[in-house]
Amino acid sequence: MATDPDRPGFLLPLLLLAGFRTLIDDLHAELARQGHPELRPLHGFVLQAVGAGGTTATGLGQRLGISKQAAGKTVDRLVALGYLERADDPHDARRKLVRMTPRGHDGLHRSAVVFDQLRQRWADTLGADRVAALEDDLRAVTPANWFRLDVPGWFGG
Amino acid sequence: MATDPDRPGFLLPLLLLAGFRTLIDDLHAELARQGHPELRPLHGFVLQAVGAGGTTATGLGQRLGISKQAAGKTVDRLVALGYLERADDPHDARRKLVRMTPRGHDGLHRSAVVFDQLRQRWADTLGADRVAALEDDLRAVTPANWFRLDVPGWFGG
DNA sequence: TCCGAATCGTAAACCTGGTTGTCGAACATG
DNA sequence: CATGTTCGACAACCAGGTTTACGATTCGGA
Repeated sequence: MATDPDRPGFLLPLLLLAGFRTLIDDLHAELARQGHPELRPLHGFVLQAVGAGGTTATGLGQRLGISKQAAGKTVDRLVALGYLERADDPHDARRKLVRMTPRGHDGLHRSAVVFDQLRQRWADTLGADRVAALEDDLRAVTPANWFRLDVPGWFGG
Repeated sequence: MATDPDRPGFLLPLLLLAGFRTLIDDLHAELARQGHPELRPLHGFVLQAVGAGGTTATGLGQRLGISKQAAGKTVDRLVALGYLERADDPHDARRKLVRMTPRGHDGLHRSAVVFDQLRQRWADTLGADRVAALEDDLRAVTPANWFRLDVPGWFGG
């Protein structure tokens, strides 16, 4: 099968990146409007990964697929911003539990609402079936472990 | 229209990011195999933006949507790696032309080939029509200026 | 023609989000 | 009880971006 010169391969990653950044930028702008101007684009995913039950820096790193040191630094920033808090683990003095503060819960909840609204906006433009197809297709070509689906907590845990 | 709890909105950006990073990681791995191990994921886009005719740091920044300083630093690195070279503009002593070296051309060409192959792989899995639909849909929901389409050189210039 | 304004490249300082290496403290196990 | 592993933290570093500033050069209008 010949390569279509009208659809060079590098368009695909560019469009994926553009779609991602469009969503993130829109989310960011809306969250700033709703009282969370200091919430950086990636912080929502971090809060998502911390989850309602809390976690540790090492566990967070595993869920996000980054080193525990990087996770720890991100936790530092979110603690400074008031979205997370650290607490000692009574059963293991080495561990420090990382939990969301009320402000963290608020930010995460608002993120989820805004993301749903943005997805709805796409569905209004494209049709709900095409958005769903887009999700299904991306899932099909993406390694399953990309989201650490094996780790409970990411989705409807 | 109610929000489908099985398709939370935050899945969409996550899947877009996963798709992007999957493509970039695969490209990167293949380029390393083909003699360009030091080519970082974003460098391909930079070479693409420099184009066959060359450009300047400021022009590059405009095409990439970043500051001229950031563009200049990226050029520094690619010059150090042997992909780009700087030359004086005979008509304007302020400007420094940025051009691809033969190695730069080679890297860019191989990037394009690999991206085409990766797109073909997606088409084998999903069907060519769904890949095309994916591209069309993303184009429809992405601000047109995201790619600096107004600036000649990005596409088939 | 000359002088002020705009442009180009570069530098410095800083931020975010990562990395690797190291290390002490605390746990787990033979 | 000695050894090995795990956890969190610290340091040094890197890539990629920002804003601010500035010297050199070019442009354009009085």
